[in-house]
Amino acid sequence: MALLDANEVADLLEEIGDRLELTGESPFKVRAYRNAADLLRELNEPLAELVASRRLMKFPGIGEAIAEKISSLHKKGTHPTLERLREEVPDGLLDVFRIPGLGPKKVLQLRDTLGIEDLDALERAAQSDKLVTLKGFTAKMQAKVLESIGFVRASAKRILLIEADFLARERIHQLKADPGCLRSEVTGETRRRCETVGETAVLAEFDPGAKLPADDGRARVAACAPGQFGTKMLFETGAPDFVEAMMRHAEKQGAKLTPEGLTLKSGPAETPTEERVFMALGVPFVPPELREDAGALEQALNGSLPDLIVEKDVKGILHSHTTYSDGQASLEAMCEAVRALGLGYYGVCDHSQSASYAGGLKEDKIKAQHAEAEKLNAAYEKKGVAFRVFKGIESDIREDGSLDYPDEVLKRFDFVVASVHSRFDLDEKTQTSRVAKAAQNPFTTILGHMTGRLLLRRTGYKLDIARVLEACAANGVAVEINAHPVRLDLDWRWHTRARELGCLLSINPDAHTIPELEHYRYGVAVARKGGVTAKDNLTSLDAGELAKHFSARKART
DNA sequence: GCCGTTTTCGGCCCGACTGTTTTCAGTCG
Repeated sequence: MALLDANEVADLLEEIGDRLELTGESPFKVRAYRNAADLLRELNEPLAELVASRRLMKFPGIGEAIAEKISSLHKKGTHPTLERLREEVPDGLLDVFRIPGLGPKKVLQLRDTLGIEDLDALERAAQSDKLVTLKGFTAKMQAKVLESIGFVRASAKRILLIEADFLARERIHQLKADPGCLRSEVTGETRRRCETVGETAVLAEFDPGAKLPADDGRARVAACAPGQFGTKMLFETGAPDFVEAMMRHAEKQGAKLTPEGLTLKSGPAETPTEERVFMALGVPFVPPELREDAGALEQALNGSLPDLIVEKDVKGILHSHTTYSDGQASLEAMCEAVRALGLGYYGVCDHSQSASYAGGLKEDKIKAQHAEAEKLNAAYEKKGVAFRVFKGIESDIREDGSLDYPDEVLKRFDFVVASVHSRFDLDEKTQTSRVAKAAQNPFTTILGHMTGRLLLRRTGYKLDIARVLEACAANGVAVEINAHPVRLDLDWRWHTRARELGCLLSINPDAHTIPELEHYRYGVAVARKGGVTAKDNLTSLDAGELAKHFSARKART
């Protein structure tokens, strides 16, 4: 058994936590496992070293029991406690637990009274009106459960892009050590940067006669012979509609495009790379992110492919949290981490006062944070460091659409990200008016994670997105592309519409830790899918241009 | 399960919302 890394161990700790909760264990014990899992994910040194040097217990939140479990999970891939819990708590019950509105108590109640241990049983019970017979269940909840089952079922078959990246990287790492493997690259939805991935896949070119690697059950390896890499890459990357369009285009030219190779009228073409396939067919290279359907090929052929944003176009970080609210690193540490990424500014953006669960900022903390920000700016200037801290806030949008502070407090910020964190259950019309009203507020600079979706966990609230985009455009409010891998919200399918309406977008990581700052790259990935160019993105402005943008916005208030 | 001590137990983030709850438990962010 290969040694498990920190992320894999974190997943297993999470699993222990979930299963423990479904045995009715103390919520605090459950939280201890989840906290330990979170901590492992933010580690910035290899887990192997921590285990070897027995330093795990140095971390707050990891005691003797969890340290022992981490060691065992790391070395053996399992632990007796996990094995016992897997016997005790059926997998199906974990699926039931994922239905929004069903917490541990209700899941156990369903099992104990109706014998429900999986989604199928839950669906049957809901369809035959059994849930409403239970204490604490209503017709409304039953309907909501039925509505969610399909979403949870579909989610179970997919993983987040960031997880697929991890699996693919690991597989490629293994393949590099394989002497028969000449080269390997990620393909499929992962290469197209889809926000969730059904199948993680890698293409590997092997020496003829080389022994092919065994399946690891996590990332599929497609093997090809030398010379086929270019065409095989195209077919493995998909999407099917795009590939079909390419085949038809080839046919029109009297050529034949198959996974095994490209044959032109003049004979077989050498296609060692995908670029050569495009070239041989006279098609400008289509970035994988755009290959969702035939439309991208049309754009390529008529020369209208967008000049997609790249990671280097992002010049700084806006919307990210610190220890002033629910972030894990201090303001200064975040600034230094952003500088280390080669970026030019940090727009601190902690939660506002209503977000008490997240330690939202009361006025005294705002003052303290602003004093520290100004001190940092003065110190950077004195040292001749080209770096700037902007004073922002992530203001809750209250139920009536107003922001979370009076105007005289709001005007002290350089910028305001307005986001919904409560009352997800409003009907579409009410929710739309609420969010649109926030967009009309002259203090709002950016509209944060517009739909509130959490990928594979929760659909967004009901919202007329087009109407909200119109409100943003009319008021010069930038629309966030929240780059957190679990959000990626606004969805890339709306980016074109947003740009057509005249909205500026803003790629923001919403980081709560130092490693999460780099999530802005996921924002760039989906922005590319959405056809976004550098000039469409607020954070492509440098610090000076951004300061001007903020001043211009504030002049409206 | 972790932690801190006024140290070996008792608290652990907390406020809002929902429902059938007539005073609170469950869920969520």
